[in-house]
Amino acid sequence: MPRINAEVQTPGRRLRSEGKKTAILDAAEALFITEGYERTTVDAIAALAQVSKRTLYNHFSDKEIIFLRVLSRVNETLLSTISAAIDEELTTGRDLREALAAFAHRIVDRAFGSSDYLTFRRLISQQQLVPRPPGAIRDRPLGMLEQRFTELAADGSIRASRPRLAAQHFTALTISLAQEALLDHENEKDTEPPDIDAIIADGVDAFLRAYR
Amino acid sequence: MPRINAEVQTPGRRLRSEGKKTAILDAAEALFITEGYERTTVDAIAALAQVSKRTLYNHFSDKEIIFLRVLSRVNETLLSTISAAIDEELTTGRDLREALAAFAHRIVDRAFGSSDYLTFRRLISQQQLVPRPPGAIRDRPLGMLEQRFTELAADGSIRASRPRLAAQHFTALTISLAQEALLDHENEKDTEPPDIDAIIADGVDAFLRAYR
DNA sequence: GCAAAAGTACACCGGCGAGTGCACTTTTAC
DNA sequence: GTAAAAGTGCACTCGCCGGTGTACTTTTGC
Repeated sequence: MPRINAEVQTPGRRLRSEGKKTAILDAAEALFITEGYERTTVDAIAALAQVSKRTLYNHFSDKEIIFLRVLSRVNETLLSTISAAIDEELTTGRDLREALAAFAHRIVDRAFGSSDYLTFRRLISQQQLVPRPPGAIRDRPLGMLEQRFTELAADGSIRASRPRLAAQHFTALTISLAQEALLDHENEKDTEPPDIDAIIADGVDAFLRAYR
Repeated sequence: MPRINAEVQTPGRRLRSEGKKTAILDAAEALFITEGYERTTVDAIAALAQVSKRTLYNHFSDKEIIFLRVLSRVNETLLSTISAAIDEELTTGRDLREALAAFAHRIVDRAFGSSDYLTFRRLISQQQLVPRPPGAIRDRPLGMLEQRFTELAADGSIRASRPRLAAQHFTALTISLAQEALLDHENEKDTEPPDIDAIIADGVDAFLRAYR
């Protein structure tokens, strides 16, 4: 009789190996985000992943590859976070102000502390020489939001002759400002934490004044 | 008969030394901005400044000190840039839309390519451990803009019960978006350069819809 | 002119970190 | 049980870079 959930107790060669691999990427991601690329040593990654340095090098040819893999992973989760938030928060038939605020809040929450957008930006702007991750990364999330805004404009919820612009302005007024505030607070711990709800509410407010 | 402009031809000990010092800081600034702190070697700074490494170390105790000095210099020029732009562009009795656009444009121009705001942000976000430059840096520019917006609100040019918020929103809609576009373009050279005028015009447009 | 200040050239040290080689143990598959 | 796959521990190389020591030349003040 086959064991249920066999891969948890005895992962199998493949799964076990894959587990180490993601452990390494997890560790690397955490360190890259907090320390930056240069300050992160391969030994530190291995130690945090609870893996020998040699194993690490059996999985990844060099440090740079690890960085790129982390980058694309973060990018993927970012995309799905945004996609889900759009689908689940920006539903029609809901109070628009409320929906927009909930959407922005969700992005900010998910995108900070764990990984995602801001950290992603921080990471790529650190690296100048390294082979860039395949382009159009920054473009995609905006495109998804643009699509939804087009629908909102069509049913008269907002007035936006250029939905892409509206999406950009919305993001700038809410998500970007909130993230900026969080980042500032992180840089100077002594100040009290920013009121994300207020920032977003104000941003949505201004957006709605401009776009309907 | 005393020589005119003596400090140019024969700088004098003090001035000559000071000249080398700023040459070093200039070189360091350029390299820190393009390469980041870690990737910038002290030898490279000395070479670019056309100064021997030993001279460099006669002026600055270590690399970190150089970084901090660069930071405070950049911060100073940033502040004066903004202050001047406010005074000279955001004058009363000028078409508001035009004034706002000119102001934003000036900041974006000055703040990119040479040094200033964006690069400053990039620099501090690279460094985590290094002793932070004295706080309230990010705060100041906003404060100056807030003050002007208070005046604009007082004379009825804009409707803003909270001028600081208006200043933040204005910045987000114009300057931040423009800088973001420039940064993106730098990261991916293949795309065509962003139309800064258009971005700013659209931002001012949205701002005015929301704030008057 | 001359002494001192400023700058230079260059060799050098010490540490650190990326990546490797290798002999060894553990785990998995059958 | 056994062989191979996966992982480990550790010592090692090698290049890079921050920082120093020193003997030397250039510039400046007077």
